[in-house]
Amino acid sequence: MNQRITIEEVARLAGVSTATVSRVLSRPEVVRSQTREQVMAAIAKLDYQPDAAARALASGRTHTVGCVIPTLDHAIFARSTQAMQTTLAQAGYQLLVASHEYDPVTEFELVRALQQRGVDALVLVGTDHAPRLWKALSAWRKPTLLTWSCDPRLPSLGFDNEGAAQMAASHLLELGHRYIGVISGLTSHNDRARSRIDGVRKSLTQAGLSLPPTLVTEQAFNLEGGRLGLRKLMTSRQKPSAIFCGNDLLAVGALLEAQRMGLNVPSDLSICGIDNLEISEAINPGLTTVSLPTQDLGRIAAQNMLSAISGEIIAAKSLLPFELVVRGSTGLPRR
Amino acid sequence: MNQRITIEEVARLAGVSTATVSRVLSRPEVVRSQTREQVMAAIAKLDYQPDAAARALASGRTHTVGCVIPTLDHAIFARSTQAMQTTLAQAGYQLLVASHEYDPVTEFELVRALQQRGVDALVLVGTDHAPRLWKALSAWRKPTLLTWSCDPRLPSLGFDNEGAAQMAASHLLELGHRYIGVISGLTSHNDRARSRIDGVRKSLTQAGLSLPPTLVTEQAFNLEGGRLGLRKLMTSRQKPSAIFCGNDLLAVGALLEAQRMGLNVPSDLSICGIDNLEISEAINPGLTTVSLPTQDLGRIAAQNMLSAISGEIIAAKSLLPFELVVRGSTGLPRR
DNA sequence: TTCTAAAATGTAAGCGCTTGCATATACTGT
DNA sequence: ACAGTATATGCAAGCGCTTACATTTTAGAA
Repeated sequence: MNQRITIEEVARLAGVSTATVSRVLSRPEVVRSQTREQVMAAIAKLDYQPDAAARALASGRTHTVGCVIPTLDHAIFARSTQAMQTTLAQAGYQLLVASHEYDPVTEFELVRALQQRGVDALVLVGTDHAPRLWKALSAWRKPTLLTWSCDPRLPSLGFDNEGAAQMAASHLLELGHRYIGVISGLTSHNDRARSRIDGVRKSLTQAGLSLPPTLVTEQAFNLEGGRLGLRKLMTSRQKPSAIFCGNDLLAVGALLEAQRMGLNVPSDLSICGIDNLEISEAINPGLTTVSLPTQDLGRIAAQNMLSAISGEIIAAKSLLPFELVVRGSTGLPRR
Repeated sequence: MNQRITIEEVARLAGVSTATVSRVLSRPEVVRSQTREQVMAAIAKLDYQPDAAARALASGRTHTVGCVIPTLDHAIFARSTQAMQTTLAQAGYQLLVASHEYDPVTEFELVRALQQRGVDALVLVGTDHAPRLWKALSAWRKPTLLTWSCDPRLPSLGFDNEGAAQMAASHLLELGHRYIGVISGLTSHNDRARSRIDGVRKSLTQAGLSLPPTLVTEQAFNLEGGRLGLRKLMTSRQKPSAIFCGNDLLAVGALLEAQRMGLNVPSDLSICGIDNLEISEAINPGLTTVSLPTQDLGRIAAQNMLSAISGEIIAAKSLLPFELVVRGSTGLPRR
């Protein structure tokens, strides 16, 4: 960096030592107020900006939290990430986001890259990670948090994904549906998707029903996936009267495709999802879904990491609440 | 960082000096292959991870690009940001994303924070920035890029937002619409939104028509904004037969709300937007829109910055192409 | 006023790496 | 075999800051 202003010049102008300037920056309360003001005046006058790399090297702290998510291009991660970002920024921390597009090798590399960058804490999504990633995490001596789902190996802040799916499935069962199809996201490297299928299966079993493989399809996590999934399920011999989707993106895709096929939702087909995105409410009919407080997830994750960085012990596991939001996309099955 | 492995230990194990290890890391081609392999073996054996802060301090380069966007919680920025991220990652660079929620003060602070962190380049969105931000940018000696729209003050990579809006408006005019409403995003601190309104106005003027204030409404950039905007416009004395929306989120919101009001799209009301999101194609009827190559925007922005970092001169201004995508949401006006 | 403890400030040794320059080693042509 | 040159490596001085520890100043008590 070209003739950058250094702490030394500030010290000279303020007539103090560099140590004092440094203290004004990081622990202003230990500096006499008169001195502090001289220093701050010098900082302002020179428009001094401390060099983060030098601070990091000398102090071992970067004031940065790393976050590795499957993808940015998905409303739901965007929302929680946004909340994390905002919360951290308020505390003077910066969020370093990286996404791996559901590829565990990339995920591992990203974690390593963030560790090299010296992030003060790390936030990951889910519990499906490569073994060497778990190893890299446990060798690391800084706060780490799993989000969205929980695992005993690390502090976690998540949802009971299985429970959420059960809640949705029970709703469909209570309406009287007996043939329930499932459009899931891709389950490989995605424990949330698997848990949600498990939840549906559990509910069905409890009701004395089963979930035949022909009524389950795995699709990419986007609208197109929902549309493909719907077409697939509607060609099966025993057509479902209701469909549970692993998330709202899939559900909205399925709903729109059903309408294109001339089906009436919900009288011909009930559809429900999980997430409660903005579109879920706006679409016609409104999508019945399980609402997850993703914004809270992001905010609390950030707060947890800030606490952990300052040495506090954080909860090993905490689950966020969720609730069923019944809208127009689910109804009684045609008899 | 606890007893972290340092370059010194690697050097000792490999039987070379730290300088050689450093060279293996940054310019392997200048090291004899035999030596290089010894060093790499030592690195692998010790699982050595270089300290990014130390590298940054010593070299003045962080291998990080900063990006300041209005919000992450918006499909369209997510997509371009994602593309930047991926492109940079392939080159061993990391993207540091920050969002300011359309607040110019926050934006300024974020830029400063990124500059302190020593990012090697900076990518901003749009041309509406606080004066002191422009100052901070010009005092900075590293590559900077404006995206989405262009400004002579800095290298820019964007769209002709006015032209895109004109393209959409012309389409509506050609269909025979004479009363065209506009649902715009909030225009303060948002040159894109303003340019798009200007584009519509220009088209109307060329056709001998005008855009009365009662047919323009500004709304937040989300589905809800589109819905509110539609309701507002449909209560005006002279109801529009077509509506141009500043982006697809607003357009989808407007479309869904129109349907809720019992209007048939397009026979009662034509709607078109700008962006071409995934939902625009999936919704019924499909949304007529101007498709913007946002993914290309992100990718090319990243490539530009990588070139600029390595000393190449980049184009002062380049515009990305766009095209009208006509779907079912626009049609002839009712006569 | 003098002594003592507490508070404020200064001194200087690193943090882990890069890189210009010096030195050593490996090639080339004769 | 022997310069002479090109290539490979080592040496050591920082990069800009933080922070123990030492020193000085201030405040409080006697």
